[in-house]
Amino acid sequence: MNTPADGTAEHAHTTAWIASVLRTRIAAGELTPGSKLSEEPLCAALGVSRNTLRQAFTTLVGESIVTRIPNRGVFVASPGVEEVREIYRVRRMIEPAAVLWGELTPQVLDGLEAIVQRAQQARDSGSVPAMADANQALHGAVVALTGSASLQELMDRVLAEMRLVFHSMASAPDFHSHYVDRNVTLVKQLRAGERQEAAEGLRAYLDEAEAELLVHLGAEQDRRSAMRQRAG
Amino acid sequence: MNTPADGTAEHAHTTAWIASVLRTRIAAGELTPGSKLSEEPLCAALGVSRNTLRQAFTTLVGESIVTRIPNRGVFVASPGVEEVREIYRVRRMIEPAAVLWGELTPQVLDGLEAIVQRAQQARDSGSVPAMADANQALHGAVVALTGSASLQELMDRVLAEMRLVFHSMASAPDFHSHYVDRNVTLVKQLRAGERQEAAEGLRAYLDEAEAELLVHLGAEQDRRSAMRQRAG
DNA sequence: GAATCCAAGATTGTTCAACAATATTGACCA
DNA sequence: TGGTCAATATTGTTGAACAATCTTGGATTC
Repeated sequence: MNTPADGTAEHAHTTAWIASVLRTRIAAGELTPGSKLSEEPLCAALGVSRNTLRQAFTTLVGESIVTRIPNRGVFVASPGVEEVREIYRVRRMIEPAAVLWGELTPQVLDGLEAIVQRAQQARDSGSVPAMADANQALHGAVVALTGSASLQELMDRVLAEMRLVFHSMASAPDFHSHYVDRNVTLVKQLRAGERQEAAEGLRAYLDEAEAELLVHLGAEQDRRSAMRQRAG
Repeated sequence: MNTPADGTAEHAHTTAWIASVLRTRIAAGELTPGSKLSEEPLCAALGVSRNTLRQAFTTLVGESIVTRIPNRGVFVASPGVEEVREIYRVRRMIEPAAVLWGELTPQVLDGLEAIVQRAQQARDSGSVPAMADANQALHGAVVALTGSASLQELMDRVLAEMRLVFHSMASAPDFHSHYVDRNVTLVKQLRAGERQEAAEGLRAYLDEAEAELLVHLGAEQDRRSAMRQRAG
């Protein structure tokens, strides 16, 4: 195997490694939603053959991080209104379920509280990305209460798709700050053992977040179609 | 492309087609859990190249229908005790969640009742496979209440893994018959709008089913290790 | 006779080059 | 300006090749 351009050492499973590289780049916003991933340039850039790259593509398609259109190529997934609805359909089921029936040990509760504090600190210091990270971490930790790797994986995929949604919005307004307090009360309710109330509050929270996100997304799409009209 | 041995016509996307062929054969029990899927024989049998077959493998690995061991090959997944536990961790979350918060239209309820009746008829006529199918269909339909394609997909994967579990048990005893009645009451409760009770009953049902399945599976593993000892 | 070690053979992981099938582009024409 | 069609580019699939790894069989040693 030729060593790639950036000099990274060889890896046992090139396919999995390539997939993770692309995954990371997309999550970081380096590859923006909707952009095309042409095979030949990418092969050259990554120093692998077309076959291995294509194999990596199929795993990413399976994770719905990337969309493949037959004979047209693969593109970074760009979630729209319907995808956001699906995301919240999933979250409205598994997050409250985790709250109702998950295993709540003192250690886990401590972990949740630590995450919430991180979010509060990020809000106080005005760091929006850190706040977004902490919020996502909290909801991931909630799903972890289920103890199920499959549900955790599904939730990870959903959160990755959420990041894509945020990346596709040019103006990332202060979407997270007014949800920090709700997360605080959520964890407090869990600490108090009020699962029923926590689940209901969480469902209401998710309803609101979805509605707000859909408004932003609709405005964004309007903006784009306007630009397209102006440009085309 | 050479036409495959069985004469099936060409397809637009060979990779996806090969994956679905293998998926079907595994679900049908034609390829038993644990058996190795060697590349060269399969290529010849399916009439595709190694590269396409390997690409199909990666998608099946993503669906955890098949396990890949580096430099050793891919094998039909053979779920054990831990996998069964994980299956029921998932089911205990998403099925009751669907019951609690899913959308219950009269049409959907009619559909559920039709499936339950199918199960009852299968039990009366003594057809175990038909009964198993109906039971699986019912629980799939329950998850469909969520309206989420992702959750439906996850449930489909879980049910496929369940089939693998049954396939790996030499003696498939009457595992399903005494659960038909519980499904009847579940649908009755849904019709009456008693979601809370339905969800709790469902969770109890899943607990029992898991315990019973684990007993069978443990016995099966004991039997196998005994055979291995006798043979080796 | 049983255990260990090693080399030959077989299988998988990856790459390369080629061709067929399909999509995109741009020129040409009405 | 708008539409049609050929030239071009990209993707989908194949076959062969090679390196890396695993497996198998036999030879050696105790």
